[in-house]
Amino acid sequence: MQKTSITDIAEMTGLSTTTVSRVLSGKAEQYRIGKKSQQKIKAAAEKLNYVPNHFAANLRTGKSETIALIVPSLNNPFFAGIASYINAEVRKLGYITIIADSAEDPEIERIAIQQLQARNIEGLIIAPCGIDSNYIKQLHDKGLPVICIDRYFEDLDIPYVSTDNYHGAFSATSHLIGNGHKNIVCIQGVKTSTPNKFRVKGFKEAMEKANLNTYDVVGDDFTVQNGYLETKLILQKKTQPTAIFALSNTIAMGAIKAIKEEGLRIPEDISIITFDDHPYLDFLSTPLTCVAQPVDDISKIAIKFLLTKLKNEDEIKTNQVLLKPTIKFKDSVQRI
Amino acid sequence: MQKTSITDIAEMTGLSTTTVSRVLSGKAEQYRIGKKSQQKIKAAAEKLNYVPNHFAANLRTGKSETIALIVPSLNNPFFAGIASYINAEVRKLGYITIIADSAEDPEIERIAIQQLQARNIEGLIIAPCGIDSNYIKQLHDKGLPVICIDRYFEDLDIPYVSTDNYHGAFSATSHLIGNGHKNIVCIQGVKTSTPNKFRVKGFKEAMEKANLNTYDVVGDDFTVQNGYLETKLILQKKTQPTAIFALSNTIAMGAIKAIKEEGLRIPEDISIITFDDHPYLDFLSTPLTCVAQPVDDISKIAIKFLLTKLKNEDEIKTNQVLLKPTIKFKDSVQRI
DNA sequence: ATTATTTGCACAAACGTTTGTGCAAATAAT
DNA sequence: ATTATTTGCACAAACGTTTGTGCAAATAAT
Repeated sequence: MQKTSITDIAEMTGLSTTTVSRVLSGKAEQYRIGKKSQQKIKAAAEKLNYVPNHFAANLRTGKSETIALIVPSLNNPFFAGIASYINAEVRKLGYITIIADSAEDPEIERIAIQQLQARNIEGLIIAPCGIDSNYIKQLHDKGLPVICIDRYFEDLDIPYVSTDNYHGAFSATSHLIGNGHKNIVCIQGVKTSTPNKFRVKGFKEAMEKANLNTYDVVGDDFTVQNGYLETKLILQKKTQPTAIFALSNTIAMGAIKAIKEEGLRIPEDISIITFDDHPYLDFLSTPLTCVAQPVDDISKIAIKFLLTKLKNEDEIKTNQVLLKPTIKFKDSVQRI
Repeated sequence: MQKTSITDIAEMTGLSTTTVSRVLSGKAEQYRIGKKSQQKIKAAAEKLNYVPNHFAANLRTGKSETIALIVPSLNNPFFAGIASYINAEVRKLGYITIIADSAEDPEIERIAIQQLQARNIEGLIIAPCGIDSNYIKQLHDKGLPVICIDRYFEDLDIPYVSTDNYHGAFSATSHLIGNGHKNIVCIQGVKTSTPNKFRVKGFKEAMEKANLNTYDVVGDDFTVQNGYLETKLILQKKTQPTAIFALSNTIAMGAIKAIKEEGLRIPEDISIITFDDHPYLDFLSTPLTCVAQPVDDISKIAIKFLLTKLKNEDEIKTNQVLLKPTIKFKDSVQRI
């Protein structure tokens, strides 16, 4: 697969590689290359099917025009949506995204970061899976533009954009309470993750504000299976809760499965409210009331942040952003 | 962000870049580098936080260790699943995947291919969106390993791996007919795509084999909206069909939405069967009977094909593969 | 003690770009 | 007709690797 290089075009046109390079990279005017030469070069490039060697250019310029996205799980529709959106948007800007899935494993994440560094990424969007911020901080300190999404490090000044999880959870819980629910179980995800911590905090404080001081927070993973197992356990209990607050849509899916298996109905027998929206939620037996995160906005802000950093436009001041979620009321919460 | 290079390590250890390179790329034994030198180099690399410059290496070796995946729409869960799977598997093999979404637009696809070529991809997995196979054939002829998935070109010898769509559609239709359905409408996707053509063919032949010679095939896109609109139209008709055959899960989602809006029940009022499986299908009000494509197998075979080509292992003979789908019987088909 | 072999490494070129600089030739200004 | 300016381009170095080759120094064989 012998590729044609700038040298081939130089030979064909009798011009130098310098001139060819300048024409092909759109700097013809700047360097005053004659019209005729420009045309000859373009014609030759066309004819030889020239495709620039990005790696060679990058080696010279240091610009890879590549950004990286690392998420804990592409199987989670929330992250899949983000990945798809970022991938498309970044491409529009002439950059390329390399997507990595850390599978909630900090070691995989670390290796992925190394691989990505080797590919000279110019920026990193990451939903970090670990609590160890060390190597991410290193990147940031080295000057690589980094922005955390969804999950972040509270104590560091690494930029992030995420949902106001506390607020969302507080509102959702209050909605349940407002509908007469007193016995509510919260099924959580990865305990150490920032979103989870704030969601649990919001849940607890809403409960306590309503003087409901005995409640359960169970589970430990943002997966369907975790939602399923925990719900199974919940439904075994003598005094069943009247409502479940699932801290992700994957957890909610698991919960629904368990509830169906036990022959219970939503919301007649048990109410449910979940974090994350998803197109499919509307097609469920009972459309789920949910705390919708502004996925597109999160993605957009992350990209914008990176790009302005890359283009060295004026310093961005506020680089820690929390976006308000919106509660979408559907049919899964029963007034009791 | 001054990165450390092999030269820095050479200076630090007092050895040459040659030696450093050989140690760091695991060729120390081959070139008989002394143990002490090896250790010094490794220590220095560690200390200086050395990350190899992949681009420079690629420029020298011609190996980018990158493959590309182009799909028509990451919003389609079918392709999202494939993307996620391939991304993970390819990474395990030390390669990296660049994912592109052509948005069903041949022009975007063409540009994406160019961008990817510029990044020296070593292989391409593509679900081509166009009917013009020209530039894909060019790549193939140039020697770039290319494999089509899902969609392919019948008349070319470009390798592909896909589902036996004809068979799947024939079986699904027969299943409906076997349950007493005579008035069945098929909602199709992108008309020119191979899967669609074979699915429609399977549908038609199954109908005709049962002497049901009047049937409708409507629609033109693998989207929720297409499924929604066509179903709306179908339900306006005087003689409503007793069953709908949706040629993708996105189409099925749209159909369900329309059916719900009209206040009809599945399967009591209308049966439905769809192509594509998806975890969410089980959680729908009525779990959908579906023709499940072997997504993981398709991905696996595509990757394996590319990798053996890349490693120049013995020539692969059969490079056009059709995998049998399986029908998953759930609750959306009513015996009438 | 000489010769042959092995060990351990360095030289230098190359991959395909980009870019600062410089210099003829062509044109304009006097 | 001379000088000043502009036009149009080429030279050559550099980015960070890898690799064929060659050559001392160390060791082994005679």
